[in-house]
Amino acid sequence: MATIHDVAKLAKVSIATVSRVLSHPEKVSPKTRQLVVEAMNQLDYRPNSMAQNLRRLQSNIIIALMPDIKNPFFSEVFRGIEDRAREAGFKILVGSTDRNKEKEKEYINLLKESWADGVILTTAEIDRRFIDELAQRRPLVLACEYIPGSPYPSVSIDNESAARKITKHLILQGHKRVAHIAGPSSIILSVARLTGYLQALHQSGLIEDEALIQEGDFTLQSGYDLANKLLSLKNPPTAIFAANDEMAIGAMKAIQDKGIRVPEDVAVAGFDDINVASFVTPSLTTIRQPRYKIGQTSVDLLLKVINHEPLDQPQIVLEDELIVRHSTTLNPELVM
Amino acid sequence: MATIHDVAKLAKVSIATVSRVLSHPEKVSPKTRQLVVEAMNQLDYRPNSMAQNLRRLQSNIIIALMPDIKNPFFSEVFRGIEDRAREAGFKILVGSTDRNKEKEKEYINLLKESWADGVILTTAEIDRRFIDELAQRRPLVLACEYIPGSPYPSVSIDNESAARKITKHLILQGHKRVAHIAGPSSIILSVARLTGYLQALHQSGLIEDEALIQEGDFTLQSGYDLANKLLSLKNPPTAIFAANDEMAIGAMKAIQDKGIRVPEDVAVAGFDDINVASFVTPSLTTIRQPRYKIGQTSVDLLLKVINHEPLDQPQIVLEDELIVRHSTTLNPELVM
DNA sequence: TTGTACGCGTTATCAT
DNA sequence: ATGATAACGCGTACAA
Repeated sequence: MATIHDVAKLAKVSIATVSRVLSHPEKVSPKTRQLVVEAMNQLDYRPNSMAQNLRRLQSNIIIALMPDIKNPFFSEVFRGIEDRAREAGFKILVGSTDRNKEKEKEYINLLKESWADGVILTTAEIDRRFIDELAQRRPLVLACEYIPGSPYPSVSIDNESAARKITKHLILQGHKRVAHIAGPSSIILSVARLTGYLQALHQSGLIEDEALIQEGDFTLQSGYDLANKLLSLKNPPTAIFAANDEMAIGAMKAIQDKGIRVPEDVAVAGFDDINVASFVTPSLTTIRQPRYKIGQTSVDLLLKVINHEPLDQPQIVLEDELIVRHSTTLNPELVM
Repeated sequence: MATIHDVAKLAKVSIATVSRVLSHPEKVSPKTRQLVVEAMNQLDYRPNSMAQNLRRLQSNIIIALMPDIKNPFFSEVFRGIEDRAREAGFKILVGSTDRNKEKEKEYINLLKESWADGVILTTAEIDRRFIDELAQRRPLVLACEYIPGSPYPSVSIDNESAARKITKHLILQGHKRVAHIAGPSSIILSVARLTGYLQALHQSGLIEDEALIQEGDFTLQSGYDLANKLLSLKNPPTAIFAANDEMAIGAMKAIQDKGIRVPEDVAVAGFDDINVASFVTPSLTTIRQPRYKIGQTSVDLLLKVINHEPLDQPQIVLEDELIVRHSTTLNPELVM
């Protein structure tokens, strides 16, 4: 691998000149510049980034932490992060934390080792110590989640109002007993969606029923299991709103396995609009989040913080959209 | 951020001793070691990894290249890669190439900049120039794909025999007209699966029908579109084998949208056994690949190459499994 | 415009 | 057992 010295020797100039050709070409006379460029090409020279990093004391790496990249929701957010970061000359290191304290600690250590220039966190727990510890060391941006009263920049939708919106859609279809399969209560956005659900009930004059609220873990299996639990209630729900699409798909499966029809007997709604949502049968009513854009925007925000640019709007809220499909209605006029 | 000098000063030793405490503790007397450790703790010192990298001329980074991490198949392979790499003290840089020449080139450049110690490639095109260019610079391992006659270490299943197996399963259910929705013909494993499909037909005395073979791109939508095309044939198939689960799910959707029943009228089989495969209705018959293990194993292999250890078996073939579910049969005895 | 020389924070060699 | 010092490859202040 050719170094800057090899290029300098071949072009018969000093290493300083070679370096300048790359960083400040205008400070080098066209003639020598030409010479140097030729030498670079001849040797296929690339500056060693490890040396650049050390010298500049920055790595051009962003760490993207998420609970699990296998989750299709996160993986699309991640693509937004990845693509925008690459455009800006940054590399992305992914970390799946599995919401595991040990692993989280490893990533904090990475920051202590000056490993990255910033962090994007795509989920947040009620327990904010982890976030605080990260933010204390490097610029941090929250994607997907907004923590009320928190100082950290964030990009998200309004989970509460979106949940309210989709719950009201179910109520408008005539449902009086609407169940909710929530996400883990330790996660902030789970709480926001649950809150939105409850608000919709109250605003519609319905009373909540403890038995109709179950806490899942965002997996297909938990949706399946909890729907079964709901269906075996003596007074089962006629509609189920799951806090994400995977739990909703699991719930639909449980319902159909029992020979019950969706949406005629039980309506099902999800959240996120993952790709497969429109390809299950019946297709799934859900809230569409601009996942890719959330990822992109969080990188934009983070880069501003890294470059000490002022943020005119630290907490960005993007638009969501209610997507009505066949899992909640047979009325073709409602379905997009 | 404290440096080695700060620690040395506080512990009243030289930086060499501090460094030794970390790398070769046995060469330092217990007494001074104790002193140094205390100073480290007091300053919360971590060696700067950029400096370590430069000095050691290695980055402890592995690049994992895949067409698109959004694909649930790759994302689980990726988790295997990520977890095993972390155990070994390596970090993972993900690159989604989208099979785009421009992006591929960027990653080659990363290697030229000494950015990574090795590369794991999770898909391979018939055009081997990209692979060759990568392998020329850094140790490379292929995950998911085996290139016949290639010198590169790889971890995969036997795609050909697996495709043969699942096609035969369909034929055993009495189907005479079995269609295949293939993956892009430029991808090696698509060809392998197509070959297996054809072999099964021939071995069963069935003749192939050009019209029953359609080329998709592994997306839900392409499965949907191509199934529609197959169904509108004057002599439509009674079974469809798609080269991955997503196309199979898209195909099922197309069939069901037409009011046709799966599996009674048309049977559908996929490939990969992604999570959602058992949660669609009817549940999807497919080939289970040990995705997570493929990822792990590819890291093991790569680390051996990086450390110049001999490989007793450069091309590793893992076991796959036929998972029969309700999309191909109503016989409860067959379904696991 | 170009070159010299120092420093970024480590690790490792060679003395002591 | 410990310390001084030379790299690792690059960027830049300063000198020429």
